Amino acid sequence: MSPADLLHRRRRKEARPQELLDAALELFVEKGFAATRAEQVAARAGVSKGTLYLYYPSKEELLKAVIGHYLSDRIAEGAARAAQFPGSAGELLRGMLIDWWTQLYDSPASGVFKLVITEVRNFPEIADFYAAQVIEPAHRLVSGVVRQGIARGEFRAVDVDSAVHSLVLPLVMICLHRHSLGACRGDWHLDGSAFIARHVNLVLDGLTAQVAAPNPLPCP
Amino acid sequence: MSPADLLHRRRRKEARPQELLDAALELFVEKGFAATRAEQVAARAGVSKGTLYLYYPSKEELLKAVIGHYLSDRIAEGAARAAQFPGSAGELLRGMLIDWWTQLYDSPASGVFKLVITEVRNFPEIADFYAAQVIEPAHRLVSGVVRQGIARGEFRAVDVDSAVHSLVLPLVMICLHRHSLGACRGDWHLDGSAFIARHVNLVLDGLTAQVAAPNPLPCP
Amino acid sequence: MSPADLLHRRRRKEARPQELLDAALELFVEKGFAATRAEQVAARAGVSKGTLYLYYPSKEELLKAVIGHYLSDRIAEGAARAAQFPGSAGELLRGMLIDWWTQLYDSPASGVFKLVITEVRNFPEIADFYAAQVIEPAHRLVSGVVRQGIARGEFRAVDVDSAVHSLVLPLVMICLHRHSLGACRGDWHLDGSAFIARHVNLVLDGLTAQVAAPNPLPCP
Amino acid sequence: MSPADLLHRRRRKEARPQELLDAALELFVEKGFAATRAEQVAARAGVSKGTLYLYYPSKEELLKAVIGHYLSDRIAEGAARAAQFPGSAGELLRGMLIDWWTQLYDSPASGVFKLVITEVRNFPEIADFYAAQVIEPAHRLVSGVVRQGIARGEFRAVDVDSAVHSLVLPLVMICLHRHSLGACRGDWHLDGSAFIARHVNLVLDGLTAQVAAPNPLPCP
DNA sequence: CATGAATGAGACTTCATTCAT
DNA sequence: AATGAATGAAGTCTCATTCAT
Repeated sequence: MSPADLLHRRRRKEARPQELLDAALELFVEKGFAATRAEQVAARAGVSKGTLYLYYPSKEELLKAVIGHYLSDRIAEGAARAAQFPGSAGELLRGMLIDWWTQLYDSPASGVFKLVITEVRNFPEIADFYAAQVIEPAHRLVSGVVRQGIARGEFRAVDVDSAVHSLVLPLVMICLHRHSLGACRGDWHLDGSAFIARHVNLVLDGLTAQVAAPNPLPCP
Repeated sequence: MSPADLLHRRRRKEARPQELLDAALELFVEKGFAATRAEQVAARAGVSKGTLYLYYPSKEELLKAVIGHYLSDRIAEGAARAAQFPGSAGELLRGMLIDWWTQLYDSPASGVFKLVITEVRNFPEIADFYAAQVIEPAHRLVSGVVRQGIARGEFRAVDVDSAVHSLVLPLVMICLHRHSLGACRGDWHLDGSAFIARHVNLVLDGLTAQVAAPNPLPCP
Repeated sequence: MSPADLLHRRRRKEARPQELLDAALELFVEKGFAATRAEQVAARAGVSKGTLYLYYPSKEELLKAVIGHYLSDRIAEGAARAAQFPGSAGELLRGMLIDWWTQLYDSPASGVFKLVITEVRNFPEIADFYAAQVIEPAHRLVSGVVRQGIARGEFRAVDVDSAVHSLVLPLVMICLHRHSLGACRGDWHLDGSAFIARHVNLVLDGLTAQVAAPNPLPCP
Repeated sequence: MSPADLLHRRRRKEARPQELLDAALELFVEKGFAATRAEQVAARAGVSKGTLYLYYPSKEELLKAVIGHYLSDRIAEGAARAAQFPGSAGELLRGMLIDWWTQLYDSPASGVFKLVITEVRNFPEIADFYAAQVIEPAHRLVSGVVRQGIARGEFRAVDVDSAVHSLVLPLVMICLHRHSLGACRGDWHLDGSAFIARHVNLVLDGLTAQVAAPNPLPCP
């Protein structure tokens, strides 16, 4: 083994957990947890089967590590970013949502949504974790801004939870799509980044709208 | 085996495929295809392992039958129903989407979305089938109405495909949710039927809106 | 069901056991006992799976019936025919062997040899039966004639058992061949009937031979 | 698992394929391919079920490996040995056949004949392989010598192919016998090694013979 | 008698996990 | 720390046999 290799090996030792998580994310998202073989994960990370078990005690623990890992950072980062945005509720939402989701959509982490959707019923602990670490904070964040917009008269007095879902669910959905049908067939009529912006704008328009009478009466 | 069971043998012969499909849908949606054992499907349908293979030659064929079966009917039915709705594009969309999705959401067939999202990358034939039989017709149907609304001046001149996705993706997403997180934890802040109506209305408002000036001037 | 069919059915009822045996022989010889499915046998005999079990209580009993059936007749017939042949031991053997084996070689019964060779170790009862009903009588018959030929000075004083094997084993072997390699590839350089005659003549020549000196001296 | 066994792990790694082939040959010959369970083969080789599949991807591939393995060597070796024999065609054949077949008859490899006869119709690829690797070379070898003997006037002008079969088929047949009936019952009147020599001599006598007139006239 | 739906033991094969090296 | 040979539980699928019709 050449000195370069040894150096390489040393350098990579600390990177191993991350490399394994990356490999696992890709494969779990692509094939599902049950249909992914532990050896495949190891191989994609460039190590042997045995090494995987040095870092994670079982395939199931690896799954939980994957889900935990790719979410924790992003959420905090998202919340932090939100705090910095100035302006109206509409501007704030536009800024928050479009940036954050565009980045997420373009990163492998977007696969975590598919992973959670797919595996949560087989591993209920994931549910609690995901609800507490992802959904609750994110929902609190967005609904807070919507509520504020309503309080300020910027938005109509809609049902807040529904409005949040209207805003966010399509963004989750295109992440799922990217890793399922979108990965099989040329991404037929769905341009993720463009859609994110258009969608947020469309819903914000709905929230903001003074519903126009079909035949508006002229001011007397 | 009880005498009553035996009496039913003939009568149940024709019902078997449907019973097996129902059992398979439930289990595949709940646990995923790979994590569902063929014997479980048989047991839930009330037959033995061997009987399953009398009707479907392999677990994979069973999966394809499940996906094919629960989609074909609904789509045609949805299109037919759409043709009957009178009135404006907005009324038409409200009528089409709210009814159809509320029914689907409340039926086990809503699980097919999870199944497709989950398994399509492992069984690419599903992709072609699903795209051709479900997505294309449904998208054509909805986008036709939206385009018509724009042509009539009822809707603003938005990007049609994006608008359709804004309308439909959340409805798909709550079907997924119902069979993943929603099935684990008490359906925390998401009432499906209520959301469907509110969401469609919100987006239609966004489509219809005369964008109001942030600070409207009083009539002089 | 038409009257003709009913008549047909009646007429075939007595033929069933034979038809089942024929079908079973073909299939057992072709695929081997373990690799032949009971249903295939039934299908080839033109009856249903259940009917097979009306005539034979198990697949194994069917095998024994097949082996027993195709041997009993032929052997007796062969012995009877031998008794009629006149002439020298050489003529007798030629007559007996060539006729009998040519007929056997051309009939499906030739497959029984393959069947016995193949299955005897899994069903040892077959061994006793086959040894007693086939090998012993046949060997007795042929070795009797050879011994007689030696006694008369017609044959050299060779080892009788070996000579019998030299005469008979190739004939058995081409029956095996016919149902194994010979059935896969165009019967490459082996014409059964021609070989039988040539072989018997060649061995009889060996038995008869006055071993000639390589360079025979002329009579002085 | 005993410590001693563990010590052998590495050492046995390279021996595994051969051990598995040996076990498989024995069992396939004894019970037939279809009636042999993969686990039995593994057990006889002293490993677990899973280990078998580490070396051979399926039971069928194992069969092909068995057939390929035990034949390739012997044939080449036989041909090589033949080239060294001096003397007349008769001497050459006697030397070639008796030695080679006696050795083969006494080794487990003799079972391959039964295996091929038995399984060739279920796995037609075996036919091509066996014909090309075994039958063709062997037949070419023997028929070449016979033809040479005829050309030299040492043998009579018989049909060469038939003569080769008369020489060789009984030798194949006693190999089959050894692994079927001969394995069930005390080797009733058939001593392999003795027979091989006697048979070759008898047929060579037939080939060499100046056919004596039935009633030879005395030299005056 | 004849049928064929149903059964379930059993075979092949996979793969998560272990552990000597 | 890293490897990969080995294991055996578990899953898919087959098929001999039964039995109500």
